[in-house]
Amino acid sequence: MKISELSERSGVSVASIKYYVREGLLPAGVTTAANQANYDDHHIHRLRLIRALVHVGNLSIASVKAVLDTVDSGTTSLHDAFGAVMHSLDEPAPEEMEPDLAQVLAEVRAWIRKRKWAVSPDAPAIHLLAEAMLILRQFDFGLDLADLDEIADVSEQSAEFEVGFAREKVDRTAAVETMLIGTVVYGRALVEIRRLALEAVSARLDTPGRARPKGKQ
Amino acid sequence: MKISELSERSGVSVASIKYYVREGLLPAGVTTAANQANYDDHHIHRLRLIRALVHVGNLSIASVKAVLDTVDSGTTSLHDAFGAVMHSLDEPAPEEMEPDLAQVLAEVRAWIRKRKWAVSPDAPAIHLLAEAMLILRQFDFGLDLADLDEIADVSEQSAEFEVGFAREKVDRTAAVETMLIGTVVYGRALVEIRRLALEAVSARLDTPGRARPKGKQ
DNA sequence: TATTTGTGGATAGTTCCACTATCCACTCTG
DNA sequence: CAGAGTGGATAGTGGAACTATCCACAAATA
Repeated sequence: MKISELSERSGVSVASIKYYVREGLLPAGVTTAANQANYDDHHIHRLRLIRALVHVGNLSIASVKAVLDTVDSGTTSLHDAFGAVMHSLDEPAPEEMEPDLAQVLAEVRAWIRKRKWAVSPDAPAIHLLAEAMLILRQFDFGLDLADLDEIADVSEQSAEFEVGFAREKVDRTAAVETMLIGTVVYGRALVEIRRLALEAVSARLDTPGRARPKGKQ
Repeated sequence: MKISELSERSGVSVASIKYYVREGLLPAGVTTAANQANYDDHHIHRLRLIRALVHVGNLSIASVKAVLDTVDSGTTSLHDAFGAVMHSLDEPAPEEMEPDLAQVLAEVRAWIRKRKWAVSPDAPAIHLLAEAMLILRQFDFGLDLADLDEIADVSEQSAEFEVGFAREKVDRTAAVETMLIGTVVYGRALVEIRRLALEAVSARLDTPGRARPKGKQ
């Protein structure tokens, strides 16, 4: 398949494809002559993945490159690959930090320990969670980490299903890729469902006794 | 308080504060002379909100402006204000769309109807959810909307709590603001918890029988 | 065979965004 | 009264994600 066909079938402009190749996100086609190369379904698949990460996951090109490098490198254990992918999704946290944040960070770490969650100590998610918690406190959300246990239980259950689903895949690359788009795209779907729920509940509480008498269903 | 003090106390540079004022995100101080103005705690609060939306919520300055304009405008019902805020968080969807997406979009709308969720038909979340679902299908996640009902139930419950919490606030601005940072910042916290759960579960499944005696494989 | 169209690779340009820096006439502080 | 700080205006910066142009050449079409 020529580059123009790849462009048409993937919906990505030729210029952008060339750009992705340049940046190392997409492997070059197999060159058959000085100015001729062949692309295949592999490239379409990869382009789909790139677009999903960039446009649904809001990842930067640099992050996508980091993530894809991790996917492609045959890291020893499947879990190491998952972990590496997770960590590539966000920039590592800066060294210096306010004392307030340091305090919340310590609480988050303790909470994770208490839950017996074996996560890498430098997972970006830890810092990002601490930052979010700090802001919530500044805005008087009386919310401590114990309140999150219920949510964590639910997350854990669904994660169990999700990780299991990914591990069923035949080869390691497919498994890691599944985990990746699960994290990013399925995660996005969950966020949007939450927003819809918020709007729906807000509507219901504003017009009481209309759509639903009380309770459920 | 002078602008330099506002800068120090908020951790935002003087230049950035001026920029936010210019862009209409932050009200100007009360001018006491040609080149003198007073700022107060209100400004600190607003700056905190702006930083949270920009750096935790990844909103653009333009989106933040739209959201804050909505917060400040005394829209009639509380729910209308919530809705407007929700819709300001994302750009409206483009007109044209692929047939595949249109199909999924219709399914999503039907699902929302079936759940009796009263959401505005042009809520950006609907489109974003449809886009995410489409990509999940392209990557062979055998996932139809019925599978999401359980998650939607959980979301609904937690939304009930959250909306209730916001509506308890004394004045309308505080209520809308609470809803806003709940959506953005608390939402972010949930995402990070999910990521931690994924990593933890992946670790557990890779070292069976170590942390927990559940013993698969 | 001749001509148009498309190609891969390189390089330069564009647009947008979130700031940042500079300037100025002025005023508050020491 | 000197020097630092101020509000307001305007211009500049650096990064990101493309986009456009150029070239010698190959492929498809006439």
